[in-house]
Amino acid sequence: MAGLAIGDVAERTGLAVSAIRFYEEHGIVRPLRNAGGHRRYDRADIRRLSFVMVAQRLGFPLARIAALLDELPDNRQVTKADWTRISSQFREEIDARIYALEALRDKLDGCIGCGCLSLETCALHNPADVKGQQGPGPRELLPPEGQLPG
Amino acid sequence: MAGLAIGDVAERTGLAVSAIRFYEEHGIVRPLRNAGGHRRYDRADIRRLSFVMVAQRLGFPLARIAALLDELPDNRQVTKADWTRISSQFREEIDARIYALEALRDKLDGCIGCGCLSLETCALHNPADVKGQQGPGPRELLPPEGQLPG
DNA sequence: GTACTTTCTCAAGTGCGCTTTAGATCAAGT
DNA sequence: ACTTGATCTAAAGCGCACTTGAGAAAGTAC
Repeated sequence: MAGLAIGDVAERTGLAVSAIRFYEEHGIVRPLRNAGGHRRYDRADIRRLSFVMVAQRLGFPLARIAALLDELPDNRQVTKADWTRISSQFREEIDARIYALEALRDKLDGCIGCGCLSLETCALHNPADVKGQQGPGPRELLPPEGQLPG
Repeated sequence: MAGLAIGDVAERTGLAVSAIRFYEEHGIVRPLRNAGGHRRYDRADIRRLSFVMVAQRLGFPLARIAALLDELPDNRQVTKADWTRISSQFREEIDARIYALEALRDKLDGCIGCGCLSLETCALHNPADVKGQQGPGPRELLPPEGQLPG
């Protein structure tokens, strides 16, 4: 038989079969079908699914992930350079998150020193006290989650 | 009038009125009622809501946040030491996330060098290729999201 | 060829975190 | 007093990321 069955892919990736079908609905993979109508996957599909798993841990919404994957050539014969390109976007995203968390930690350090979380002047919740400038929730310490720079 | 109306709290915190009521259903705040049945909030409630906003940005699920807040004395007259205690739990959580992201970044650096995201031997998606050990998705690089240490 | 497992499709359900809608009541300004 | 705006409750809806269920067809092992 040519290609892997969905169960094999599930086993290799650790995803549930239902999740893999769900991802297909969202254009993340486009497996071929065999004579009986069963999906057949190749190695490129496993790569795409692995990519999804990594990206999701970074907090990217599925739609964004699908968009990133759409930038890949033809779904088949993706080059090393293609992956490298989107990998480095990941790198930037991770750096941004680390930076944001460090900023949050620094503010929190000040707060721990002064019991500050209980004061309205605290830098940690103060941004929110400047009157819901841009919708619910403070927005400056962590990025809007899932927006890739560029 | 004694206490703030829900709209005032919304304005001061940046939360939607509906969100504040929703949080009440989940035991995060327990405002008093005036003669006409309208909610009346005090400063302690604003602190609790600010806490929720900070904690949510850290990815804590609401249920966990509510549990943390339940550890506070009586909802009224919370001491500086109380906030300090849970603030330092935050600090630990943030440190853990930074550490996890740095580990992820290091692995990704290797991957960018070798176009590795496209190889099944890649450290980044390999954990998933060790056969769905513990449910869907790789679990080692980032913490299970929202579990406080201790 | 029979039994068992896997896969198929399609629809509906789940959990989280809220928002929206509807109709009624309360509060505040003039 | 009257009007306008805020708040009330209860129920339903939403977006995301899936899972579950039902019934049928396909694959595989003996």
